[in-house]
Amino acid sequence: VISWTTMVRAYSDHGQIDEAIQLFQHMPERNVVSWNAMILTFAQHGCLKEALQLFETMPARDVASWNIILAAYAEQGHLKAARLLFSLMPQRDVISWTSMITAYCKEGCLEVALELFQDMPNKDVIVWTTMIVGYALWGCLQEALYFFQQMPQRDLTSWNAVITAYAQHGHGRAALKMFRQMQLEGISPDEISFCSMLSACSHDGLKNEGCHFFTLMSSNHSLTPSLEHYSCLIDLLGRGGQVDDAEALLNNIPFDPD
RNA sequence: CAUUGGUCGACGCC
Repeated sequence: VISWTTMVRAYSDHGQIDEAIQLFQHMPERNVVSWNAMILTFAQHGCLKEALQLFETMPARDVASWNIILAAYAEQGHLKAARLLFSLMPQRDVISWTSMITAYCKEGCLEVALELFQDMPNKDVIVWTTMIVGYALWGCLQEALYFFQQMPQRDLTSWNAVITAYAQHGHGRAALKMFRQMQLEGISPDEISFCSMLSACSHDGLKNEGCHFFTLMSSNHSLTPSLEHYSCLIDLLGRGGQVDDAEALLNNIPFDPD
């Protein structure tokens, strides 16, 4: 049953929803995980009705089943329905709370998100990061930073979230500071961190720093610059008047540029 | 190591 369920997800991940359905219908036995996988498949392809129908007809539901259907409604902007599911579910775990909070954040209902956050038991690093991102999304950098400072521990994703928040709002210098601080606290940047740093430099016209980061990522962190990194740097160089260098870099991309 | 929650670019157009 595990293999069959894996196959259902594999087809789903490759956009082969019909094959996923066929497989699900023909698998010799199903357990709650298989049902959940199928519900998720429908949800990810925008088939909310089918997802809900499966959810209602499945023989037994666990908290993951509820979470999947809740997130499906939440992500499509059906906040009321999501909230109803949230209140109806027999028990809620951190995932249920976080999905609900994420939904309110994305819709700009920060007060409601905050209320839920305050009521939430057992807050983990993920929901703290969700709050950072949610507030930053609506330009509330101050509050976002407050969550960042208050959270009991920070991981790479939380650091990336604040760095990105600064980068996206044109605070290149602040992003740079965070980037350094992150490493002082023993966390190594990944491709996403560098992406944000390059974009921060790009927005602030920090040409030298941008080149520096681009070099640094392969030389000191064994990371391979992707198309995104190249695009940022090319843009930065081009806008900085170094059109020839930008073009040279473009011609040096070791894979097919878009 | 079967299913559910948090972070990522640029440009152009509207």
